[in-house]
Amino acid sequence: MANQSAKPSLTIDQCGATQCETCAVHEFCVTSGNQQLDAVHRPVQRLYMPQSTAGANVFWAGDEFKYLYAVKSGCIKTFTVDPDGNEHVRGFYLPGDLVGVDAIYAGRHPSNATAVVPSNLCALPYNQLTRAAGNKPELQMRLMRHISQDLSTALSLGGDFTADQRLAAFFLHLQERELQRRMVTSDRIDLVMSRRDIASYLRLAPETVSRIIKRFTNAGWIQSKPRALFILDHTAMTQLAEPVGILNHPATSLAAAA
Amino acid sequence: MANQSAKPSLTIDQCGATQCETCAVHEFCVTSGNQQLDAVHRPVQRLYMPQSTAGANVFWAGDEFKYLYAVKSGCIKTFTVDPDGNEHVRGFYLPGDLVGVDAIYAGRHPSNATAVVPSNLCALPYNQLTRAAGNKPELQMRLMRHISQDLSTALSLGGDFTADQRLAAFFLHLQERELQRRMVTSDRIDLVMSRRDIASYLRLAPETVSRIIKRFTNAGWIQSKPRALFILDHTAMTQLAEPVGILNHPATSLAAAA
DNA sequence: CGGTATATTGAAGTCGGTCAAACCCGGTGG
DNA sequence: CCACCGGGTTTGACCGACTTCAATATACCG
Repeated sequence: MANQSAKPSLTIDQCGATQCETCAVHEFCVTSGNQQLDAVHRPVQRLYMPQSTAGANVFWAGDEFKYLYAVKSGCIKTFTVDPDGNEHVRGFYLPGDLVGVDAIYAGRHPSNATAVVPSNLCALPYNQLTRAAGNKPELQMRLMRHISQDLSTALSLGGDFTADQRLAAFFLHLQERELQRRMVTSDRIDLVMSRRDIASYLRLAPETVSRIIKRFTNAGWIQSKPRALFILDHTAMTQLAEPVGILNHPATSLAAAA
Repeated sequence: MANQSAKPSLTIDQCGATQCETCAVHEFCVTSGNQQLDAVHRPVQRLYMPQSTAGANVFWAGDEFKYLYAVKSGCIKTFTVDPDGNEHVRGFYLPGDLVGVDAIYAGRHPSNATAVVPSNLCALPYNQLTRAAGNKPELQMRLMRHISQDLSTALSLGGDFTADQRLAAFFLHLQERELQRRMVTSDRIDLVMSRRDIASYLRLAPETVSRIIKRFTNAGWIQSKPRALFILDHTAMTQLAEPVGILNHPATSLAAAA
């Protein structure tokens, strides 16, 4: 299923210092932030990865851990392939996200990472990153928060919830992340990843995802377009997703009464 | 189910500087390590928590995030309670582990934490920890690794595997963690947590856990004692757990041929 | 010893998976 | 321009892993 030789892997080049200032996710990158710490001095060397085609590989499971990858555009998925050849999607990474943090522990990447759609990445040398973090509490804080956020997400979606709950939570979580990045609110969610990948991520069959989307649509909660999705009844969706505990704005919080 | 007033919460006192040197998990604590960095200077104030009774609470979901808690002895479980009152166990923390890292992101604890058995903890003020980490690459590295390990575990066990695979992986992962702490190998696994908690953690019904344990026993792979478990056929168990990808020593790696 | 919580065992039910066929849709080439 | 592909997606019928419910057995603790 995951044929290594079939997919092109990405090359890494040192990136001109000017690139960061014009980066679309500059404000949200681990290495920068509001304080523009990096405008005067840039301790972290950024390695630019040329726009990847969909399906291009970032790293393989087992690869030595050297870089964290900041997503500038597109979408990266990480996944494992078990001995039976089944693919298990472990995460989707969107602009502003950091790919590869689960490799810090073992020093090797536990999963593969490939581009879901054409994407742009920055490779951040981990040793430089940690060294720089020593001087810059802001950077350290951001790094920690990124990892912690990944953990929160994994723990939430990894829980024992119904297929409906997980899918609703997934959609709203996507929306929420998009909303944090672009400061504008929208009911449109871009679904760049395939149904199969979504299904795998939520440990469902693709057929189940289809059926649930249909049910949500019939209920008037969402509207489904080829590679997008519109939230029509935000309240209903949020109430469904609430138990998963992945959302920051738990809607009309009923639990507030407690 | 989770009645706050029923459970005693824990008090925190500043701990004498001498306590750490005699701590059973000193070598494995985030704040220390082989290099005995802290022997001369101890920038992180440790707050000692008196031995907790089983069921005692460490923090509640929604609490402000101030401390990370290093487990000295016993076992801590973290869990959420959804609107329907269902408990979802999100993690078990054993001596040497760090409780509360999933709170870094939001600044509030997303889950509750209570002692499964009488336990000893150190409360580590997070702001002091990060400040200290700035000067001490070793500390920073350990902190990162701890969080990354949590993430790896969550992603692995959160995947789409059969009940048998997850349970086998859970047992072997427990054994492996115990093995890393005490440097001695043993086929005995202490199961301090209840079947219900194990089931919840693995998103199974307690009955299913019972049945699988029986099946493993009948197959001659394990032997089950009241609060312990013996691995009889390590190879069989490892092969079963392998796809989960949580184990560091993937046994007689068949995949190595690839 | 009771008395209660936990763990096991059995029977019946269900959510989601599997299998197979139809559909859709962008791409290719005649 | 349209026929033809080939993938992803959808839909339906059936199936099975795990759950639920209920009863029994065992461990725990004063």
